[in-house]
Amino acid sequence: MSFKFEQIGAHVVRALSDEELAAYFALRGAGDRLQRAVTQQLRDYDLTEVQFSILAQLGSRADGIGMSELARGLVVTKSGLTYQAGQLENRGLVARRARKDDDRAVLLRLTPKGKALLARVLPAHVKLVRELFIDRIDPADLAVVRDALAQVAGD
Amino acid sequence: MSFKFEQIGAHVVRALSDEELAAYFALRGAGDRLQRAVTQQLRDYDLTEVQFSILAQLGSRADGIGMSELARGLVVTKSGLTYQAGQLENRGLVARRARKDDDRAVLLRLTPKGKALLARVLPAHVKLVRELFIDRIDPADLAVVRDALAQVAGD
DNA sequence: CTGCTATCGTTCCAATTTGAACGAGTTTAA
DNA sequence: TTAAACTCGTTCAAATTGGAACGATAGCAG
Repeated sequence: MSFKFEQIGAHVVRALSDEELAAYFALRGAGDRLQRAVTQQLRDYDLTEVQFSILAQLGSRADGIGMSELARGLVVTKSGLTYQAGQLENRGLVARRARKDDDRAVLLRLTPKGKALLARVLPAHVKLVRELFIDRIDPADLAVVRDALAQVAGD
Repeated sequence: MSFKFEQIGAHVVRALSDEELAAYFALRGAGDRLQRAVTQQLRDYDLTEVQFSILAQLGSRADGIGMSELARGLVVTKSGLTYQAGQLENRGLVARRARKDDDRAVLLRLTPKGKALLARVLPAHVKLVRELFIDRIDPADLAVVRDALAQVAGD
């Protein structure tokens, strides 16, 4: 267990202990690992991760989602979303529709074709998440992991 | 607690329970959160996350690292690394050197200037990781989280 | 109503990323 | 030794991304 100190300017920063460092690396590692696997799997469906995330979000909101709200939810800029929404629209997977109460806003929603594709992809995705994530964690520990990570994810 | 089943082709995939889903979202959320914060902080040093990762890796290996090995470790393609190594080289932060035993290989390593920059960035990075990750987890749970995520990250 | 400010989604451009193809050097096995 | 297969890092073109600027609309305060 190391407790190195690093003097920089007026600040003293306690270095991460071995366990803390290991936890940090594990988090990054787990994220990378999962992302790599998901990315590769999605290739079978000609989808990028961003595109899949868009479809998945839309899948749980039949009434559609505005571009800005969607961009905030996913980790993408608005312009990036505009681009990807265009890609998906060209493939007939999503559609833009105007909004009654706000003339600036655009609601993005799944087309039937988009729904169909999502219905095919989702099971494979769930299976992968199980194999790589859920099944590797002792069920007794899952709640602890969930709560801990939720703390990190939360505000 | 939901236990939906989805029939797709010949496969039956058990849907994720609420807790499993929450754990999955928490993992993604935590990763995104951390990445966003780190990216923003690194902007103060004119570094992208990839560039910082390169410097950090090189920091722990004074003898240098080959491009392919480095690309594998980080989650980047070889061509992406070639580009970023070029950027860092232009700024005098890293240097390429030939390798004795293999004429194809190139060893990337930190210059003194690169070491100096890393020494300035690292404490701030550690501080951020503490605030956003370590300090948000009950110390008693840290080992559980570490082990669980290590299982996910591992082969 | 009338500015003033905030938000919407898009466009444009520059930076980055990827994947395929490549020349060069290395390793393997006959 | 030699041919085939593999690995090295780079180059190139195409796809994607982020950020600033923009026109248009909403919301708010006076």
